Amino acid sequence: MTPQDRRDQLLTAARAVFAARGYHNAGVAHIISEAGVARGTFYNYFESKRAIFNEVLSGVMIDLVAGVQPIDVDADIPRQARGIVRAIVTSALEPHVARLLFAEAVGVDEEGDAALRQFYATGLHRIETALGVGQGLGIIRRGDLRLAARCLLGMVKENVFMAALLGEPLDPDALVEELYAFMTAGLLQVGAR
Amino acid sequence: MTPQDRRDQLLTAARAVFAARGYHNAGVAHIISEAGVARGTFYNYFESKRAIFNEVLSGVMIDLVAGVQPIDVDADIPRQARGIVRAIVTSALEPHVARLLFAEAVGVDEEGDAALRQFYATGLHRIETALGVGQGLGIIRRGDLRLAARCLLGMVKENVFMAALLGEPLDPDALVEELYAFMTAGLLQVGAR
DNA sequence: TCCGTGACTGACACCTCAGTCTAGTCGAGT
DNA sequence: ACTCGACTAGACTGAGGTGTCAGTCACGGA
Repeated sequence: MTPQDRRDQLLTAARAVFAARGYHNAGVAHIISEAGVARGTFYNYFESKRAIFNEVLSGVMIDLVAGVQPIDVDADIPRQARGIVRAIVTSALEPHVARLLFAEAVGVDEEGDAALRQFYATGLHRIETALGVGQGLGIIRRGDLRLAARCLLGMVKENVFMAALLGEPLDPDALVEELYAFMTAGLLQVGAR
Repeated sequence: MTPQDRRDQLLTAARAVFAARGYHNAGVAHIISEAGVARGTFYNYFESKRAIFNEVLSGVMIDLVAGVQPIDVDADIPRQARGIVRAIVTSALEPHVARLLFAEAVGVDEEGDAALRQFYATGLHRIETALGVGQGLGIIRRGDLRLAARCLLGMVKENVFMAALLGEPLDPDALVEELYAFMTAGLLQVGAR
């Protein structure tokens, strides 16, 4: 087994353990037992528990962002929007992701919080930019884009988070449809405003 | 100082400490130092660190739910909806609440998770019921109410959470307006579906 | 066959922290 | 002056967990 394989093996084990138990309730003991490796070996590959958690987390973040492609304004925009939402939803539904990112990552330490802020900042900035483009094209209504971007993110996060918390399955297609309906029509139909 | 006052004093201190440091990084030492009370006194009033955390948390939950009134279908519904949203937003913006409820409360232990599930379940059920009533009246479009309720909750949570994470101020009125616009019009205006 | 090398092992030193416990202080009531 | 109960200060215990280090072991080359 090459050193790289070992690293990957430990990272995989750690991801599973952190997702199942959370950062604080997971010990190095759990990780090495999951990986079938001795304590010393762990510290040959990672400086500390926090170090491996950081790597796990950035891996999760990369996976999550991977599905988000910039929008091509000349192609079918609604279709692309659906595609992006579906990509985010499906990768966030990966059993590890939701809990790690939405709950465990917060407040581990200052450095971790900074990484988290960075992650959300870039993600939200992308959404905001996409909305801005849409506004320029006249297909997105006027309004505070920063807030709107957070609303969008929140709708996705909450549904994924609830599914994770309740341990119940979530149909990505149904969620995508609901989100899409929300985006196109809102909820209220008459007497509004 | 009456026993009740002491309890309240400890609860207040604990709320501040847990909100500032998170559950795992807060120690009983922090709480008693914040309250200006000796260690033994703490254990005269609370069985354990977890016990006081549970009380803090349920207090937060109660505060949050307090502003949510059932909707009177004969009165101005949009106005009531705004009122409810504003109530939730403002109490969630209380510095303690966001972090405690959205991050720290998850995964402390099984019992805590159960309480959290219960809390979200009742909250979401209320929203869902309200939406169902609206659907009956024909002012809420058709769709999966369960998902829609979570979307609404998520929009609020995400904005409050981000404001807390970034430490930036959040104008409740602006958020209420944005949410309301979202509910009435969505985001996309043309070429949808 | 015998090293040299480096990955791997696991016992353990060490720390943190929740919760217990004791000795002593303080003030109010009698 | 005495009692009594709440409070303080802080030492202590034990559980639980991180990170270390001296030593084992497998393997490839001389």
